[in-house]
Amino acid sequence: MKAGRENNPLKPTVNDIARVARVSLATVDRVLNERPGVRKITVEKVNRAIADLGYVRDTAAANLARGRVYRFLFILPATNNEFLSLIEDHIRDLAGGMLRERTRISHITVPAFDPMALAEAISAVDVTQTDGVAVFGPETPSVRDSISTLRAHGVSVVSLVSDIPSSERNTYVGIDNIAAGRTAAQLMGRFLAPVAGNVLVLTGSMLARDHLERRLGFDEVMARDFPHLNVLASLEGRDDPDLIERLLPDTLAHTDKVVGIYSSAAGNAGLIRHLQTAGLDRTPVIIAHELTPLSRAALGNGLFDAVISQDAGHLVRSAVRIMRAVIDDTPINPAQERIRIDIYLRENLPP
Amino acid sequence: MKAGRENNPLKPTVNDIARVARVSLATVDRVLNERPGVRKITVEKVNRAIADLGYVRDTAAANLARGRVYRFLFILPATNNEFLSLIEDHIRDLAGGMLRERTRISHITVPAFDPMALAEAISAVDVTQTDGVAVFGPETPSVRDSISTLRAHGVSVVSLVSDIPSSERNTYVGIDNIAAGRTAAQLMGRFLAPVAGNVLVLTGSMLARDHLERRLGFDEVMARDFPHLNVLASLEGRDDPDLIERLLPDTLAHTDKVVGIYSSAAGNAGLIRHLQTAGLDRTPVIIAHELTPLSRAALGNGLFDAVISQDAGHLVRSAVRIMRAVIDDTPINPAQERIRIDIYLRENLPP
DNA sequence: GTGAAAGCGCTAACAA
DNA sequence: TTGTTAGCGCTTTCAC
Repeated sequence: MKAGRENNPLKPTVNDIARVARVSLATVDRVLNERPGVRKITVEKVNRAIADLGYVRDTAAANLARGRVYRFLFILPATNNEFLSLIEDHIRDLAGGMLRERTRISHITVPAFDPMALAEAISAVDVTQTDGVAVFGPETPSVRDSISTLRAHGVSVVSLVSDIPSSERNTYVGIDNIAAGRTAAQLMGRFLAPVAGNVLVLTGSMLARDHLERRLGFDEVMARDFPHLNVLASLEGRDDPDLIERLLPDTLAHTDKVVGIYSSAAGNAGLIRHLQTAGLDRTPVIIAHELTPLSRAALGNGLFDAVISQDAGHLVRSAVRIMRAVIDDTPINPAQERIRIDIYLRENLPP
Repeated sequence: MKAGRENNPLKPTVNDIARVARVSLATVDRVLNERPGVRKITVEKVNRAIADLGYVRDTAAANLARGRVYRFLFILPATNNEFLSLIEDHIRDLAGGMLRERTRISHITVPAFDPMALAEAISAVDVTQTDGVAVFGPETPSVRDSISTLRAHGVSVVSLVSDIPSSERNTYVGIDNIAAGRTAAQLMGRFLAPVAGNVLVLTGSMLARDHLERRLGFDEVMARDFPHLNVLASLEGRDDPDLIERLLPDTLAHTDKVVGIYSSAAGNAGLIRHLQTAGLDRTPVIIAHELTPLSRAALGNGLFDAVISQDAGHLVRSAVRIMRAVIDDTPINPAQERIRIDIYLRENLPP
């Protein structure tokens, strides 16, 4: 394409600052990076020049000079479900493209809902070879402590999908799960319209903060806005499709008038398989989580009425951007990093 | 934060290629940039080295050396509505941050729904000072032609919010508006549940492709899935709150049993003002477009039942990323650039 | 046709 | 405490 070289009012560079402040490049660099060993008076001189010239640092040039390489690690639960596969796919995809931006991304998995295994994995991270870690897992004291250690060694940490607010993680990357549960409840109530009856909630594990939060939000709105609907105790599926498929028949057999099902965690495959083989007398309104090939198909053929989702690609990209920003001590754009609570109906499925 | 300098299997550079191919840096550069004046046999030698080493070019370094500056222009309709304000805000925000990435972003406005004015504005673009243009406006032959001229001069062009597929624009950045209309219809139908009656559609202009597409999708799903609801002819509000407020009373007075309103374009302020002052005997289900302070409030107090939206920040960022990718002839990530059809209910409003 | 060398904006040894 | 200098990966004169 076209040319487009510099021409306009030139952007000031470190050289300009050095000239104006009557110091050397090295000193400018020290001030810019807040390195010690510069007299206060000199710092002020330089800062004044920076302000006067309206200098903005060229990060690309800085990174080039530094020879900086970012090394990030994702630690994910080893569950056999589509959402995790999606996340792993996106990590692999992004890893390929980010190489050209001097960023190496890898991931490991640890047994799901196993705080000790997770804590050990976090503790086992080689802090000399890792700049940032993204953790998707339960919130327990051991996990919290291992995160503290990581942070103490200068590794940036983000919690992914399920927050660990009690820890010293730098940020949480994921949706507001209470709001997600509330959203599910609102859809459930409105779609059910005047119908009354029981609503079954499938959850993953009581250990998972995201699952608990969804349930919390769901119950709250159901109780407030739709008192004619009765929400049953949760069925814990541990995000495992096979387990869910085994548990469901019994539960459904012992409950009458199930007019709605809120599948609030992963493992939709089990729910779908059960519904397709067993069949129910009358199809309940079903709201599920996470847009995956299976839930997509279920939405398409009318088995699911709505899917609440979070964009796996966005999660991964956001985690990486944030880990980088933390390390570089560079500002982040909150609007860009906010993970939205996506609602998918049959008609707004992405191509 | 921590160190993190290079250490692992080094990424090959132009120097490595030069060494392996036994040529000079300049020759490697000529081949890399497909510049003429290199013997075929030499080109092959270099390309083999590139392939053997698995070389990937460091764009940041390349741009630094080139002194490249990207200059982008947004051309927007001059309408007095919140959605446009949002877009302008995001352009300003992004412009600030992108300066450090050698990217200058500006924007101008032209009279809305005025194809000639738009075509003139596009033709008036200084192609020697502009690398990319994002156009938000109607699709007409004159607009199409002016876009062709721009492209012929090596300027990359994206259509924004409303596509101009007949033109030679490089890409469209925005939602699938047919799908958006279908989504609105599905929500309308399900929220109205067993109720029958008339549904009023507020649109912007017959000139606007996005508005036409939304109407198309809406009608299709309403007719197919909710035949007990009768969709009325569109009311053209030209995205102008004041005009909408003036037109509404008459229309509503002459139609009975309006059980739903689909506000498919911009200018919600007018609709809201009318409803709040006039008040209706029974509140219809209202589905509107674009999440803005006003529609947000309307969702919060129950006036609106759902809002279909597209993220203005995402639109702007995506347009810029794509214009850059086109100029650099660099790949884009379709998943990241896809603008989602967001559905907002009272419960999933962003903070 | 090809190469040597300077330089983009910034950082980091090493000297002074 | 401050400055000199080389160099990151790539492009670009200007010679040969």
